[in-house]
Amino acid sequence: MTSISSPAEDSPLLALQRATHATLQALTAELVDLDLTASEINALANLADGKGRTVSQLGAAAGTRPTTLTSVLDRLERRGHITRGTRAGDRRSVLVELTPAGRLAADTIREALADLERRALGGLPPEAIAGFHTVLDVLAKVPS
Amino acid sequence: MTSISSPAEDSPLLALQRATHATLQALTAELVDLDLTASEINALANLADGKGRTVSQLGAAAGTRPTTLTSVLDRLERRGHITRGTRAGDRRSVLVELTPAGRLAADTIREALADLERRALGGLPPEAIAGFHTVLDVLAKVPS
DNA sequence: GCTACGAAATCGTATAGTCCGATATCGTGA
DNA sequence: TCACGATATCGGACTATACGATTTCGTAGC
Repeated sequence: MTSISSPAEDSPLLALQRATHATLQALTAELVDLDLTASEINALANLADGKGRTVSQLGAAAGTRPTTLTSVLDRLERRGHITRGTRAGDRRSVLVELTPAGRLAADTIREALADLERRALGGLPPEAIAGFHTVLDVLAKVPS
Repeated sequence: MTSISSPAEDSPLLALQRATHATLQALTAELVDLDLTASEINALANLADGKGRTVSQLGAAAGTRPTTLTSVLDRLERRGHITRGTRAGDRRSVLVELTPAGRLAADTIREALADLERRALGGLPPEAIAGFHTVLDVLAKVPS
């Protein structure tokens, strides 16, 4: 089985991108009431545990550079979802935290996420899910 | 145990986005000589089997709308990587095909993809990979 | 204490990605 | 022939992304 040139679509990494796109669209569609972009949703989801994070930490979690986050955080701040404070002990760092309104939105997002996960992955065998996690963890660490 | 608010990062879908981002960056970094963006790489990779595709088909494979692809294909055409022809039997459709130069680039991309996959996934148990595939296929089909 | 160096975030700027609505072209069935 | 749906592009608007430069700050050396 020479694999290449068959259905053209055997590459796991291409499948990865398709899956990401599909789930992202489903999520934003479901959360259309919040009027947030995918990046904003991602940022809020990563803050949903209530712990503050610096811009760099958020960038690492979301996979974007701090430069990119600046404008995203600008909008989230303007709309009252987050605050930017100074971190005790290092006044260079900016501590991004949820406002009460932001926490509400973040909770909605986490719920929609959990919901989508249940619907999509609910019927799958646990071994598959476990393998999925294993591979994702490895992929997230590929050196660039 | 209300689960919510724990390490913030248990969500498979957030992990999915991180993995996508990391692999995408690794890939574009490795292919920097080709001077292509992520979208262009994606389009070429999906054409690498040599079969022509319509814009709609490409969009479905790459997870983008036809509108989005227009400008991507514009650049690829201007740079001699693809041609846009009419499809026999339906002159509304545009048949996107690789030029010889585009085929070369596409082959390079497929190689880099396979390489990255080997390096990242080589040491993992086959069951994990299988589970990964299973879950990806399901996720790619979530209704939006 | 002062100074030099490195780190964190932002700003300015440029380019690409993305999509919505509108339009042009074409196939198809009545 | 004509109305309707499908296919792709265009126009315009906004977001995403990043590189380089800048500002502000912490820290190690002296």
